[in-house]
Parts: sequence; C-alpha cells; structure tokens
Amino acid sequence: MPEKFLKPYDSAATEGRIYEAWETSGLFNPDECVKQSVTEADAPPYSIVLPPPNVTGRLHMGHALMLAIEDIFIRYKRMRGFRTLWVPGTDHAAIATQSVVEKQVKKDEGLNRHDLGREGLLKRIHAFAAESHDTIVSQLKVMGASLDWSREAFTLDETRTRAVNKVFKMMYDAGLIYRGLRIVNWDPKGQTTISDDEIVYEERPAKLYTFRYSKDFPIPVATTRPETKVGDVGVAVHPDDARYKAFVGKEYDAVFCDVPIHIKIVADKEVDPVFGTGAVGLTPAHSHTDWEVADRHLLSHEVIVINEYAKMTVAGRLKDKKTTEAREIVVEWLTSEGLLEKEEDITQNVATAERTGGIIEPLPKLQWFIEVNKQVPGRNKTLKELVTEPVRTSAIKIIPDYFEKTYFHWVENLRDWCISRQIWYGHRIPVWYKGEDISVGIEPKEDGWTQDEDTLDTWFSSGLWTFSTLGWPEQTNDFKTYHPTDVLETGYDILPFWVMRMILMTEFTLGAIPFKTVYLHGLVRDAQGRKMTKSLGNVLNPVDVAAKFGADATRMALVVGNTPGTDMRISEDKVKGYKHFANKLWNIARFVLSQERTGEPIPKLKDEFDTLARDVTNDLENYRMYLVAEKLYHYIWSRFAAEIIEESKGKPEYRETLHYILENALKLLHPFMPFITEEIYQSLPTKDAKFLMVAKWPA
RNA sequence: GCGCUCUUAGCUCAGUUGGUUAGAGCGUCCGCCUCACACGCGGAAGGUCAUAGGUUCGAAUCCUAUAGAGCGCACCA
Repeated sequence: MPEKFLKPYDSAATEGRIYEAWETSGLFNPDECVKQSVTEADAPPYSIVLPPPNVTGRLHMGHALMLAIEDIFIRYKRMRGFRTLWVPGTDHAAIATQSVVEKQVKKDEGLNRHDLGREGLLKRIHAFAAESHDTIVSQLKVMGASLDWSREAFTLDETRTRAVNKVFKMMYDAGLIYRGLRIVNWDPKGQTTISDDEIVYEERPAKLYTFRYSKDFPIPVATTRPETKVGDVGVAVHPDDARYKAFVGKEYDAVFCDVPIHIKIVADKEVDPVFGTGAVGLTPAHSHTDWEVADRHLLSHEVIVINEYAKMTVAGRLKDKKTTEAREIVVEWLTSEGLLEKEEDITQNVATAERTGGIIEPLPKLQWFIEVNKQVPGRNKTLKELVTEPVRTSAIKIIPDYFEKTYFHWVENLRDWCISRQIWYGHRIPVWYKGEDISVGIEPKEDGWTQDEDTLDTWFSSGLWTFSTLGWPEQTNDFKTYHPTDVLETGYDILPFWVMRMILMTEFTLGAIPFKTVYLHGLVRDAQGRKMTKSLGNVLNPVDVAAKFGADATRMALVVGNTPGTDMRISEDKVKGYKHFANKLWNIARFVLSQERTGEPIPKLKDEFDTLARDVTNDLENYRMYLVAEKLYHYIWSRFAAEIIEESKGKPEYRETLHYILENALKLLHPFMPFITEEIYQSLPTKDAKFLMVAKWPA
C-alpha cells in the first residue's frame, strides 16, 4: 500500500497533478480515445457544447454547478463507451464586456469611448478579453472539466464570424432580416439599443400628473412624464367613452412650455377608460404603444423631443435640459399657468438596462430586425412556429418539463428581435453601403463602400453555438458526427434568451434541432438564500472553495439533492461535509488496500452492489444525478464502511468482496468526484484501464 | 392581468411511476482517541408531510378549494 494513504487525503496536492495527467493523455478528445482503443471507432457519439462563459471576469458558483453537471454526463457517457465530446469555448458577450472595460478605463484614466476611438477602445477590450479568457480556462481546469481543449472556440473568432456572416446573409436573403425605423429601447448610459429581454423592470415611486395642454383644451390628460408632452401629436380616448365622444376628430393648437404643438383627438380601443382620466397623450417618438396607436390613426412619428443623451431637443426654456430637470420645469410651468389639475403618488415599473442600470429612453431608430411572424421560405411556417414545434412534439425535451409551459408562454409574446447594437465590441453587421446600393454578407471589392457602423446582438452568435463550434459552415466531420448535440445544460434564467434563440437559429439555418434535451439548473444562492452579489459580499468563488476543500467536494456539494429548475443554497459548511466524505473514501481505500486481493466475492454482497450499480445507471440515464450522488454517498459511508468493512474485520473470505466493491464504487463515483477516485484507482493492485476516466462502467 | 413553482424534523432539502414503522446533510444532546478514518465511531431527541375537502383497499405523492412564499411575462398614459 502506498505511503500516501497513511495521511489524510490532500486534495490540493492531488487535483492539479491528476488533471495534468488526463490532459497529457489526450483522452478528453474522442478521436484520441479511438486511436488509443479505449473507444470503438463506430461507437455512438455523445456531445455537449459548453455554454460559453462571458469573458468579463471570472467564474462564479453558477458556472461551477454547470460544469459539475455537464462533466458528470460526459464522464458517465465516456465510461459507457460513447465517442464523447464536450466542446469548450468562451463568449465575447459584447455589451457586457465593453461596459466593464469602459467603466475601468473611465475609472483609471478618466477617458470615455470617444476619447479612445473605435480602434483604441477595441484594443483595450481585446486585451481584457484575452486575460479573462486565460483566467476562465484555468478555472475550468481546476473544477475538473473534461473538455476537449483541441476544439476550443470563441464566439468572435474567425470560424464563428464566418458562421455569423453566413447566417445573416441567409436570413436577409430569406427576407427575415430587415432594416426599419422603429421605437427601440435606448440605453442613454450605455449609448446603445438593447433588446426587450435585457430590460429589468424596477418598481419605483412616481407622480401621476393630470393636466390640460391649454386653457381651452377639452380633456384632462394624465402622465408620469410631463416633459415628453412637448412631443405630443394626439390624445387617444376609448371609442365608447361617453365623456369624450364629442371631441373625437377635433384638432387643437397650443404652445406648451414654449413649444408649439398640434393635437388631434382620436378614438382607440387600446385605451383603458378607467385609468387616469381615460385619455392618453400620444408621444409617438418616445413610447412603444403611442407609436402603434399613432400608426393606426396616421399621426406623425416625427416629433422627436429627446436625444440619445436623454436631453431635450426642443427650443425655449427646456432646451438641452436633462429629462429629469425638464420634468420639474414643465410641472412648474403647468402650475403657474393653472393647467395642473391633480398630482398623485403611484408606483411605477421603470425600465432599466440590465448591464448599465440606465433608464431606458424609447427612441425611434433605424435598426436591423429579425421578423418572427413571417413565413420562412420553403418551410411554410414562421420562425415563431419553428421555435414552438420541436418542443411541442418532444423532439426537444425540457427538464424539468414544467418549463415547457414557460417556454411556450414566452414564445407567444415574442416580438421582432432587434439585432443591431450601437457598441463597438462584437460582430460588425455584415452590410456595406454605397449611396443607394447595399451589399449583404460580402464586402465588395471596389472602393467607396462603407460598412454599417453597428454590431450584432451578442445572442446572434451564441444562437449558432451548437453548430458553429463544430466548424459549420464547412461540412466538417465534427459537424456531421456530433450535431445535433445531445444535451444543453444551462440555467433556467436564460431559457428565453439563449435556448430559444439557439432553436430559432438552428431551425432556420439547418432545418434541424440543436439538441435533444435541455437540462435546466437553478440559481446558486448563499446560505441565507440570497443572491450572491458583490455588494452583499457573500460571493463564494468556486476556485477558492475548491482550493480549500477540493474540487471533488465542491462538485458534490453542488450536485447532491439539487433537483433541476430549483434554486439551491450553498455554504462552506456544506462543502466541508463532502471533504470529509472524500477523506472517508480515502480511508476505506487504505483499509482495503492493506489486504491482498484473493478469492471470490461473497454473492449476496456482490448482488447487492450490482443492484445499486444498475439503479444508479438508470438514474443517470434519466438525469437524476442529484439522487445518484446521495445514494453513492449513503452506500459508501453507511453500508460499505460502517457495516461491510466492520463485519469483514479478521475474516479473510471478505477480501475479494472488499476489492470488488471498492473498485466498482470508484467507477460509479468517478463522474461526481473525478480526482480522488482517479487517485485511488491509480493505486489499485489490478486495473482494467490506464485511467479510471476511461475504464468500463460497471453496469 | 396571464402563467409557473414552492409550503415535509431547529435549518437546508430529497422522497423517481400513489404501496410496509416518512429520509439525508448540517445543527442539538449523551458517550467514546475501539489497531482504516476524531475530516472519526456509538447512541438519542426531533415531523398532525401548509389548511380543508375529495378520488382510492391505500396519498407527502393524484384532483379541487383556501392561505402564505417566490418567480416569469405583459401592462404601466
């Protein structure tokens, strides 16, 4: 028996060494497994793409959970003989990364993006992204992830960019991508548009003002944003509202806080007659719904009164004022003119930008969109239908299944997807202009063409991730072998952002599904159930935790009892419990290895173990890792150590049984605790493989 | 407004298709350095499975209602 067993298990001295040995062996790569004859050349493929971490910093506990679950799937399938591929990669995360770097540059040097210029800023971002990338890769390795590094991808690298441009052109040619003037969600802080799902609504106290545009205006109107009223072109009332029926169709002129305005009264059934005064001032350029109402009644969209910096563009006393200042000025003016009728306190949902916290200012902008309600040529269905169908028919299975309802609910509310962003970091929109001419997908050779200034929404490239990582648009062997992938494992919070977009992009581009199963994990919270945030100071860094207790213990703590779709809590105490378990296993090995391996296993005990192995295998096939981890823990500690080993003391006829159970328990436990199981396996007197990682699964 | 989830031991949670005395970890209490392990061993206390009905031979598990908690989407003049 090796001397190392005389001391408690030392994860810190073991894990790095083991990972290096695995990596050097090349066996994370399925081709190498075939070459080294640990996998049959014609074995069925099994593939997962790693949800690419953003290159914005470092990994958090949510990543660690994701890695643990995926590595369990991968290691299990590899041991079962599949040609198993887990593709690593990182995400440039456009807006998230750019805003981190901009903040940093602002803080350190007092410079903004315009001081640096496009090239200058990009240089800084690339340097930051490269550093983040290296940190992340080393962290992925610390957690024991058996990723095939020879196939690493980046959403913004050359192959992925080729895929992005190709898909953009395909969608444009299919008439699904269009450029149009629309109200977009403008983030004045980030100076970019953002999509609907990058908005976070915050409840805030607000005032609802009831006023008239002028003394002779017949209808009082309620608003929370008086400053926008200089941009009003109409007032909408409900068609059945008896109070206002007589005024519908009439037009009025007024000078509102130094600004001449022209108001037409229209009837529209969107108006809620019981809210406020039952009359809505229409500001088409600065409100989604007003834009639509204005459309229906042929009112102008062109009165723009707020600019990209959330400042007023009108003449008079409001000129160049911030919207918040302008609001006070308008209220003062209304009061002094005797036009303000009521002021009430209400709570309002304010739209803010997820990344920057800026308050969203709806503005009309010329943007690129993907149209979701239009027939896809050759498919006879809309993108919306293409996204629904595979889930409806169970070609794609979502775990837990109740999230399918959430998914459908989400898809029903899907609107055209704004894919252009006014930031610099990301895939530049592959469109070139020359006067009236436009070239899509390919840069024209001749002079005089200029490329669109904007970049693509980061989810456009991550939507292609399952096939772009496999080399598409080339018809590579990887693409032909490993697509569609088997499982997509990710947090439920990005079901709409990412999962749906992957289905959308893959259905459109390949007419296929991107994956067969979606496994959704929950959020990792602190011991009190709070979100881990910097401001609360309760962030547990998985790499620190792994250094203290071992990656094996960290993985177990994250997996045991953690059912899909449910948030979990983690604390150092919980991880410590599994560090103790690792040590328990270590001492079991010490005891068993101190005895020679001879004789036959006791049939009753062998059967009992084999039953467990079959049970565990069945659970794994059905994505119940959270049960398997617990069962193995329980069997190894309470049954094997506490009863079987105790019973065996002084009885030589137990020797083979002990070895049999140890060896096979190591195999069952390996996907969960890869390091310590491999370390013990390497000390077994007889081994059936060079590495436990590629040994044969016992059931 | 539409929709989803949760409510099981002091705490955090399991409980796979309804089937014998409802489980685990942590915590608590008592006793042990027993020659694999004190990162350990032995033992103990602790639950009307939110409430009220129903289906069933049988329900923590299925159905209905009620209460509480959390979340998503939409609206938000």
